[in-house]
Amino acid sequence: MESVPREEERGVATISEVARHAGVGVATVSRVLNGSPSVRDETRRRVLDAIAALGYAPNPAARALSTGRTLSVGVVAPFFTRPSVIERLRGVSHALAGAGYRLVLFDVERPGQDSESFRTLPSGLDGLLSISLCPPDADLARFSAAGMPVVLIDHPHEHLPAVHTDDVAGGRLATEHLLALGHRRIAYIGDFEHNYHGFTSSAMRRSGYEQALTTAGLDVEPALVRRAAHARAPAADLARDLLTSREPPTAIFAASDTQAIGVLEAAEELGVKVPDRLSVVGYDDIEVARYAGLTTIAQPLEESGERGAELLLAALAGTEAAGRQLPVELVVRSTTAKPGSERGESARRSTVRGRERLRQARQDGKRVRS
Amino acid sequence: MESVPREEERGVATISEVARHAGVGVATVSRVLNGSPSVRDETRRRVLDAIAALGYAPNPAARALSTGRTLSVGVVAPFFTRPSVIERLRGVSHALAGAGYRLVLFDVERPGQDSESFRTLPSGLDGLLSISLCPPDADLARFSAAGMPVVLIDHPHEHLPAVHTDDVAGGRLATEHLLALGHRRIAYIGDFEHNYHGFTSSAMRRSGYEQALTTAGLDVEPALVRRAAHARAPAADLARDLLTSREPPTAIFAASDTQAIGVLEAAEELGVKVPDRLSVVGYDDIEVARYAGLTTIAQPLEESGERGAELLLAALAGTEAAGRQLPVELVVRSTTAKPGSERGESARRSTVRGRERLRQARQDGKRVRS
DNA sequence: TTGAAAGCGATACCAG
DNA sequence: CTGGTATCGCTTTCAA
Repeated sequence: MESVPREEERGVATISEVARHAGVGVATVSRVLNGSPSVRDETRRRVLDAIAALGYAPNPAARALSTGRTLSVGVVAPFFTRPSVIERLRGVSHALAGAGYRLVLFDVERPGQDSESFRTLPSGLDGLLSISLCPPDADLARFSAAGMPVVLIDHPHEHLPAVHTDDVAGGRLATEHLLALGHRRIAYIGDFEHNYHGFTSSAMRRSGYEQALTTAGLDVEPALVRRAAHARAPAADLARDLLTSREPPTAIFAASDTQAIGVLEAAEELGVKVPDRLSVVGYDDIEVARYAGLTTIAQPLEESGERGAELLLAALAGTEAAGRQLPVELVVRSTTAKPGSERGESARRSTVRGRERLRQARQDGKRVRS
Repeated sequence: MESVPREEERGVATISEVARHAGVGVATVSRVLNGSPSVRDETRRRVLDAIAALGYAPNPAARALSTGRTLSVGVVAPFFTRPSVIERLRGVSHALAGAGYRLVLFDVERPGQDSESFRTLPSGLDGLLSISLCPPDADLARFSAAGMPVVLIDHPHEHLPAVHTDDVAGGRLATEHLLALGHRRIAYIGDFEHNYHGFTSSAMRRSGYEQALTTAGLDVEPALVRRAAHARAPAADLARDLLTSREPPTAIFAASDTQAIGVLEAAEELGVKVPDRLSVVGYDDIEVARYAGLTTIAQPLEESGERGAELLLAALAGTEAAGRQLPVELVVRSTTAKPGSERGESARRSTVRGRERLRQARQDGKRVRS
């Protein structure tokens, strides 16, 4: 007597059990599974019934081993340092799920950790999506050798398809807005620019800031250009220092909303009214920005994720698609105004100003495309 | 002449190529790979050299097929509707990465979508972590049949290991704080309580609210208990309605910070000063709460993710661990005060009040454990 | 239209 | 300590 495994015994059904149950060969089951047209309708029905009866689901590992495709893509993200990354991730998740791909999340906490991460990353993934940072060249070479496409989101690249925005233009836009309001002493607060693997956006934004100043015939004052870690407190410290200096700026452009919020905190602490005595522009338009009524530079975050995923999907399908640039736009809320403006009598009364801010925040500010 | 594949030809090296290169059998390479002690040192060295020379990395699919373990766990999360989920995810990611497991992210946008999601989910995963929601019983049965452990985060469960907090206690804590300040007309604004697969926290928090009122000898006034979708605007609408009613509440307990922010917006819009004329308590202590100076109920979000992952890891290792409860605590910031309090002269001056709020926010409020 | 059988790349048992 | 080899579950020729 041969041992005929009963269905209940096994944790999960396999293709051969389905085949036996349906009275066909495994190849036929496979054909049904993969939607091959060359299966007689009645046979297909029998197979489908067996699948349903056994609650069968194909084993992805076996399938991957056989086809060489895992149907999953890796997403590398500096997940927890930037709120904007979450928005992008959402777009990625949408697009990937829609195409039947799994999303394997790799988070990179410390910059530098990425080199490790990228090293152990590749195997078992059909492709790679990197958010806001770029793998080291050596790893890129390995991915390419392994035939694994890589797409960059929020990071331009010479050779790789990428979805990005023009950070220089964004920096210019922010600064020009302040210049147009009449500001002349405009400070910049951004990230440290060294050592961050691929985190170049802050430097780009600063470059736009400098371009705008120069174009306006102003000098870039080194004393007004400050850098700190990408967080609220360090930015607040820099702002405090700037605001208590002999010749304080009338406006501050922060390279991120997170840092801009730090600036607002410092200003409020020092009793420097915003926007009456100080104008502040941020960058990213994350959720707090809306709440704080922060004038900022917005970009389509979620869309960047979707587009990036689509680019990768295209590469996976053999349809090489070129990278693309997404627009940035200025969102004017209530942290910017003419220098020294008092905004009439209402400026003193908090609730009124608060209400006004809220109204502006609600209608999401005036938007100006780059 | 036999075809000897050259290394450059193949995208990635396989174990047999490593074996050939090192002049050993594949079994030996496998032993080295898996740290078996029974390999002569010199042999191990040769294998390691070959691995390095070929840039070899084991194929996860093949390994999974052979061992039956994929070394990856699925994480189901209502990713984008709750900022708190991100914090939890961070903890999960930490713990998982530390243990060498991959994180496969499944996001559930609409409740109801989860039933679909869970259906196609199981295969290819060693275990499942479900954040803030619970798979339907039918799916749970399938997972169990497939031998796939499931751990719940932010959701209590009779049979499954789970990491959760006492939402009832949290609701009580919030309400007792308001009662202690002297409030008697305390409204509640929470989520809709139907249809949300497993999203029961809002109902629990309401229950705590009602308990506290009853204990204090007060009636639960149906007119003061409101529900809406979990977002700012709907909560603001409810608040507006409450505040313009004939007998407006002096305090509002919102079942989430997101909704509490909506309440604050409505109040500011109507010129109802917080906390002078209205006290507001939120729930979750997400980032905006700190920024808004919102009094709220906090819980260790990131830790919940870590603990959940650890629980799953333990189950995967065969060490069944029991679920555990994490504490909630009241964080008093500046949106709560005695009813009708004017807080002396400073109450009128916005910057001073703003500064005070900020200081409180910075020192992160007074914390009271449940 | 269908079935048999050869891989895919690892693990692990069984000899030696 | 080491080398064959069967095996995992599926896809994909190749014949029938």
